[in-house]
Amino acid sequence: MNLQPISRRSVPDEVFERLLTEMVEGTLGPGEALPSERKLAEALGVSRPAVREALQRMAQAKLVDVRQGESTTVLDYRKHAGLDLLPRLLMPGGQVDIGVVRSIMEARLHIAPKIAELAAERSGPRLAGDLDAVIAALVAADDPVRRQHRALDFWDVLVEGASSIVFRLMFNGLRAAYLPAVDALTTIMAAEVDRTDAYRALAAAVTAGDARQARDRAVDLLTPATERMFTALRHLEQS
Amino acid sequence: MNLQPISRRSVPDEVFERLLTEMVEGTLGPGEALPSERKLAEALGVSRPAVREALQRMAQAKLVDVRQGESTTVLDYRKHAGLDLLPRLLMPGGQVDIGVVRSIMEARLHIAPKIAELAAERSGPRLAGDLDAVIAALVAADDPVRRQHRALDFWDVLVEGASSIVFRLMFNGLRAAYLPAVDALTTIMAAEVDRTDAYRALAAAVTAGDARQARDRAVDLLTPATERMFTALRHLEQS
DNA sequence: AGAGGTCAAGTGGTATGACCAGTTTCGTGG
DNA sequence: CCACGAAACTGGTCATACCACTTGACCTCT
Repeated sequence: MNLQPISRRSVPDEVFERLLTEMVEGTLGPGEALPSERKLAEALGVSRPAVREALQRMAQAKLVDVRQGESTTVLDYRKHAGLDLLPRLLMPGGQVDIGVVRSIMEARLHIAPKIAELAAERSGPRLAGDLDAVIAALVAADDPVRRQHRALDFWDVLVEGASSIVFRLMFNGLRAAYLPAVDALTTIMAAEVDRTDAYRALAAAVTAGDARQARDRAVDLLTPATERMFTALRHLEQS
Repeated sequence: MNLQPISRRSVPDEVFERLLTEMVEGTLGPGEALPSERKLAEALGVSRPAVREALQRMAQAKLVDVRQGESTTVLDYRKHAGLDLLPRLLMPGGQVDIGVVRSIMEARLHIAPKIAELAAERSGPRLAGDLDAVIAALVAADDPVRRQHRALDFWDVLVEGASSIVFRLMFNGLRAAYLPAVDALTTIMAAEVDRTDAYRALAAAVTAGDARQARDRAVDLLTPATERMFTALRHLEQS
């Protein structure tokens, strides 16, 4: 006996998902006008407050533009939406999107070393305790999935040490996108999270306050799995 | 006659803002339990659907955790929220937050060159027309505020050319945070958007497909205003 | 005393229907 | 022909009732 990931999606969730799916698939194009709340409610067999809640959430995510008096129109999510849309794009229906994975990996490889650098500059030795603890948890984790979560905790400490609200929020968004896909990517990412020595080396550089070394060691830590992921994606694309 | 900055904020907007303000100010700490929807509605003098809509939007932004049967609890926005929170943090009540500005500028300086690099690699000459058009609009703009908007359009083209959904969504989020503050930052940013030659040089490198040169010229374009902003912020901090 | 079940109270989830407030449309009267 | 305004949309708000879930107190049986 193991899991109950539940799934009790609420009615507004369902409506939100349904509309978003049509937008991502192109059935609903940018500029297109949505049916009125009343018509949508009737068509979907739900109450008006339910579709309203979904539409308001879509408006907050910059997916639609809703103005009183006029009809609600679809926006181009690629032009306006924020990182919070990423999880929905990464796994549209259980299957991971190759282009999105590549994009995440390359963004990660570019941003994470900067975070390590900033953490070394601005916090350095203050992070020693937290880093030790999180690395201990990492080596203690017995299966690759858990190790991935502990690795995320490791980066969480560095992000905190970087003292940059923007990188913090970016990290939150990327992590939220990544978490649902952990299982699907675990095979390849094992090549990274198993390198506990690389984590220790990076932590040492950060704790010592050596920004340049921290950056280099972060690159060293992230590169192998990133490269492996890229080649795997290339193979997938050809088939 | 010029303005109608509107302000017709809806009731749920008002509730959302109110709760968020208390969270950012610390009146509402992480882990704390919110009053029930009914009590909140009565206390704020609005209907329950209104507070409900606000709470659902806060839940989507990872600001609160709402579970049926239990009371809604406040999350640590620094740990969970995404980039979409940035605009609210940047200008809490009309005044820009210094730390947030610095964070945005340093993130920009780190990410934008990578975008230029990717655009050069992946799109190169295909961007020639769009870049010419947007630079023409930039030099034609007569006041600094308009020039800032045209500069954002310039980067929009590069981001599109970078063909990376993650950088695209990041850019959208940063732009959304930046836009409300354009007026406040226009004096310093003029040092950047007035350098039309630097834009042209960057565009030429990108169009030529020279990734390294594109990166360097992006750094060259962004650095002066960034440095100026940093020193200005330091002075502000001391007073 | 402890383990198990039951039930009441409180929470969020959903639905209905009414009315308010803007926009657009189109017919009517100038 | 034009200007005006009523009507018919649209989303915005509210009140109310009921459903679904969680918790915890209480009660029962062992």
